[in-house]
Amino acid sequence: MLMLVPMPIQTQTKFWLMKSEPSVYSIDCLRKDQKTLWTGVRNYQARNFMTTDMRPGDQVFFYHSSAEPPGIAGLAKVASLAVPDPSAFDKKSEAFDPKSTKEKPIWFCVEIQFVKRFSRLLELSKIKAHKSLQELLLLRPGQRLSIQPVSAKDFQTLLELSAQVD
DNA sequence: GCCAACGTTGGC
DNA sequence: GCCAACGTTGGC
Repeated sequence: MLMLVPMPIQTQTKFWLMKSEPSVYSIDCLRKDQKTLWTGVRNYQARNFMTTDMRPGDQVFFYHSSAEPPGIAGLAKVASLAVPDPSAFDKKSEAFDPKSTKEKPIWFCVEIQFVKRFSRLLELSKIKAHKSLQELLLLRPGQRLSIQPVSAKDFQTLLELSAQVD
């Protein structure tokens, strides 16, 4: 029997984890700004997630890396499609890249909108201790990607964990 | 500060 | 296209 299944048209919200060092830009900075361009990503895989996979409305865990302790600090959402990263054009920026021009940009960024700050950090140690999260990219040894996809199931599990500490 | 695990660079 | 050297990330 031939089944005619309509092609899904980008209706599915996706889930992500985005790392930031709180000493540079924390969840509190995002709460104050409400929206920010996620500039400075200089890794092709992370860039490709932003340019090809992220859509407005996608949900984002805001992760504090190189922090004491590290962990998920809150929730954000994707607010725009990827646009050329202005910091790549800025000679005074640490993220300046002369190879990226306004005519032919190499680096892109999406806009991120604040959703909520967890009243308590969901610590990495808590995440590690959870048996059903062992597939999470964040827990893979040597996984340094600053933008990571999260499965719907893991997203739900992490939300529940955060509610427990909240 | 250490260091494992990566990604990038550049000589060949 | 290989691969050694180097730089970066990020938990510990």
